[in-house]
Formats: sequence, structure tokens, C-alpha cells
Amino acid sequence: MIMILKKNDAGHLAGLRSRGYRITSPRQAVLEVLEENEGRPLSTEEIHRLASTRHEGIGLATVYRTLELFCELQIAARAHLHRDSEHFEINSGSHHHHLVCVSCGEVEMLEECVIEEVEKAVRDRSDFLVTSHCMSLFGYCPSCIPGG
Amino acid sequence: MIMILKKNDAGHLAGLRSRGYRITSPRQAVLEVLEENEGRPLSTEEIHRLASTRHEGIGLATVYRTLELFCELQIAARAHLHRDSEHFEINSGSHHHHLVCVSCGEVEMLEECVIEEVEKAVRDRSDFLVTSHCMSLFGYCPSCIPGG
DNA sequence: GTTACTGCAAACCGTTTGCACTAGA
DNA sequence: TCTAGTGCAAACGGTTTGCAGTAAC
Repeated sequence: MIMILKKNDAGHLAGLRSRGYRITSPRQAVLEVLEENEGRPLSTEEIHRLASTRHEGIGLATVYRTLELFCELQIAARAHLHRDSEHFEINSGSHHHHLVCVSCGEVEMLEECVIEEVEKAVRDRSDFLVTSHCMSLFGYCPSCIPGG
Repeated sequence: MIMILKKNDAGHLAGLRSRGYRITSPRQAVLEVLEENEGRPLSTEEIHRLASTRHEGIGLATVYRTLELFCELQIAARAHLHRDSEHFEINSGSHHHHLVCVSCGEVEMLEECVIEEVEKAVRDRSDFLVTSHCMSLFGYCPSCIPGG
């Protein structure tokens, strides 16, 4: 099969190959879906549906396995939206968090992360070695503000 | 049945009754388990097991329904530990977050919450109405620090 | 040609639900 | 008495797993 790569995919696909993983059509499909939705976390079901238009018949299990792999390789990252199913987004390099509308589910990206300060404080007051964190804000988006 | 109440339970149980809910033996059992583990979030399975010693034969479904009710009434709160199952703790009145050991699962409570500052910043830069948030830190507890 | 990867279907498991029975007030 | 609450067992739904077939290289 001839592989036509999107510009941005090159780096991630090269990373796959250099670590001994095969570049397959399902993996490309999932990667492209994530790339095209940068900044917008997608549910596994959405990723499966969108990837199906690129690789017909892609199995849901493959989508799960691919996303797991992409997270391990830091190609993708889990978004902690506290919805029914897991959400993923491409790892754009910038560490960030999300603002989630509890009414319609719309997600806004928060540019900055202040948790580094919290981690610093914890380093002084606790014997824990902090390695990661998660944070999300919840509320109402402009069109869902009650009485707004 | 004669109800022997623990001192701290009085307020929460009164709150139940005043809102039209019945004070039952399973609800007391769950409440007491939460009270006795203040500051230590428990899984539904743990709560079920511990409550069973107080009300033999308590059903898991009842535990789930009771915890759901307690959260609605702000008697209890969900802890977002990102483990396999949900965790709950008594609402001690102080808003706080957790430090979770990714190795052994030990949980430490963080006294302060700095997210209010983040919410303030969001208020200036976004049209979202922020109503809540969740945050957890992950890492290694003293006995699990790699190479430590 | 090897074997990593895939699709399928079944299993898994935490949580929810329907229902007949029980017990709180 | 009346009905909210309960225990049980089945259903639910997102995720994982086993396996035989397929495709990457």
C-alpha cells in the first residue's frame, strides 16, 4: 500500500517506526483524526466513527489499543473530562487543562497550567514525589448559562 | 429498632430527616463507615465491606444509592483518584484535593486549594461560568519512591 | 517468511435498574 | 397503614481479551 502522509503526521509516524512499531493503516487513520481535531478531545466512540471513514471496518478494539499505544509513546494524551467514556487528544507539546460545560459538553482549552506551583508547595510539605497531575474546571458555556 | 447514634452523625442524620428521607440502618452503617475514615477516601467495595459488619447483608446497590444520595445532600463527596472504581469520603466541610501514590495507592490529603485563583483568571478570560473543578496530584509515596 | 497487528465476538467488571418484599414513621 | 427504602439478580455499557486470519516489512 502506498502511504500518503499528512505533513504533521511524519514525526509521530517516524517515532512509531523508530521504536519498532509498524505503521499500519488503522494507526494512520486514528492519528489523522486526532491531528485534525487538535485542541478538541474526542471520545473513543467519536474517534472510532471518524477513523472508519479513513479505514473502513476498523475495529473498536483496535482504536482502544492504538490510543493506549499513542498515550504510552506520548503521541496522544488522555483528557479528564469526567464524562461517560474516555477522551483523547493529540499531544501538541503544550501542557494544558480543560473547561467543560456540564450542560452541553462543550470543551474549552485552558492555555496555562498553574499546578506547577502547587507541586512545588507539595515538594516542601510532603514526602511524596509528585510526577503528574490532572485538573479540570466545570461550569456552563455561554449558551448554557442558566438564566443567562 | 433502637437507634444508637454516634455523636458526629447527629447532624447528618438530622439533615436526612429534615429533607424527608428516612433514617435507616443501612444509611447509618454507611455514614458511620465514612465518619470513621474521615480524610481517607474509600472505594464502593470497601464501603460495602465495612458497612456489612454494621448491617449484615447490606446490598451493594443500596451502598451505591446511599452514596449517591449522600453526595446530593453534601453529606459525602466523590474523590477523584482515577482508580478503577469510585471513591467517597465524608464531607468534613473543608474543600481539599488529594495526592495519590501510583504504586501502592496511598492517599494524602492536600490542605489547601489554589484553584480559586485559576477560576478567577478564567472568569476574566472566558465566557464560561465556572461552578466546580477537580484536581489530583499523582506520584510516589515515601515507601514507593523508585530507587529511594 | 515472520510475526506484529487486526477484526470479531465474547468476556469482564463497575454501576444501574426492575421488582417484590420490608421496615421506618 | 403507607410508601420509601432494601436486597437480589439481571441488565447495562465502556473497556479488555483470546484467537484465528491478515498485512507490514
